[in-house]
Amino acid sequence: MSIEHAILGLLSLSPLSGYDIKKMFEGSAALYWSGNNNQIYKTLVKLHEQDLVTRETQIQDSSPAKKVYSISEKGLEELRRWVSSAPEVPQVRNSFLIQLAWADSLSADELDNLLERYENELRMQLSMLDFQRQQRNISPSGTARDAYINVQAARTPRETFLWNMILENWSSYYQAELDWVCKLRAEARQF
Amino acid sequence: MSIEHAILGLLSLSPLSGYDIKKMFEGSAALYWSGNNNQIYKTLVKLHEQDLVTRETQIQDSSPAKKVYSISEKGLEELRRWVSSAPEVPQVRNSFLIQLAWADSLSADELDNLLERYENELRMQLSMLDFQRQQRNISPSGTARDAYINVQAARTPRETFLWNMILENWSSYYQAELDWVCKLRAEARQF
DNA sequence: CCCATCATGTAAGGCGTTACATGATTAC
DNA sequence: GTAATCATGTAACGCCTTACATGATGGG
Repeated sequence: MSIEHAILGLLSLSPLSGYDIKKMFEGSAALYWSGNNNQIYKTLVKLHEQDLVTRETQIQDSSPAKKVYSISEKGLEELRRWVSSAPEVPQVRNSFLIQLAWADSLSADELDNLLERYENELRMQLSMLDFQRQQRNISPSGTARDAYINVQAARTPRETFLWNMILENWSSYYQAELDWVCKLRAEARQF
Repeated sequence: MSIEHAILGLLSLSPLSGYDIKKMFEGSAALYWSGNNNQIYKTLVKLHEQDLVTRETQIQDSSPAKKVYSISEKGLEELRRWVSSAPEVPQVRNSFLIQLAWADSLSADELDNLLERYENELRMQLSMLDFQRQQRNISPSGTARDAYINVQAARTPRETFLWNMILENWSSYYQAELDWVCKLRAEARQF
């Protein structure tokens, strides 16, 4: 559930600053938090207090000083513990389905318009996901920023496999949703 | 997004008390809020203040008095407006995928065990959903409590169709997730 | 000159959950 | 007598978001 473990996971690949982590959250659909400062910086302070991470301040010329966090041995243990803890079922919040439940008050044209807009939204999400996916497979690996995002940065063949399956899970979800709405649209014309 | 519109939708079918609404939230996966008192009673007060609903206190013998809310003309307008407003893409919060991203630290057996537990969770969700589905199609319609939940309470053929498509959306999601994890489990054994 | 990027943080507020509080009736 | 159901509400807290605040550098 918690953002702590997501951050510990990122830090298990390489040391990162709060700013780095923020960028990663923003760029990844799987890390579903919005990449807001408040939670990230507070969580880092909390993790540091619990000795799950270590902190080092790096002074740079020509850009502001940054605090670089690394995962500690204790942090790695906590991450391992969490990874094998009981999985939860996904929480899906699909407000569109609630909209649709009361959509019988719309005319045929209005309903089709609503379905079309949902279809377009889904297509946009899918193409964004494909774009991210390509970037990950092409871009030269290495920098801290790419850590989570780049499949080629995986440390073992099994990790590559797992990361690809995660990406597949996302795109197949959007694809299934798209198929569903297309079918719905086609059949709704009969009424 | 908001719980206000979900409640307005329920009230568009029939007048309901806060308690009725609470039960409906608890029994429905589509209404993804947890059916907690705090939000429901506060939202009803808010809706009443905005004249989107009317309130009537019914004194009953052999059970406590209840406040029955009905949707107003203004409420119906607001519901119609919201129903045709821009749809949002679903928000999926799948913490299991984040767990899996760092699961390469587990042994083959531990990983398989984790996947198995996720598979079992999904199977349980699916059978709960099927159970609800059967109840809806069999149970005699009519009472306020069944309003949202009972497909047979739909007012038009098109509404029946929409409600069935909503149910199909949910079960096909869990089914796809189950297929995915089975495939993952089979292929993970190669490592 | 203005805007984007790098970099860290705070403030305010809404959303959502669990737990608490009360009190009557009905079923086992 | 103990638990569940009906029925309404409050308190405390955590999660999460938007917006605000600061300040340097580099590009168009």
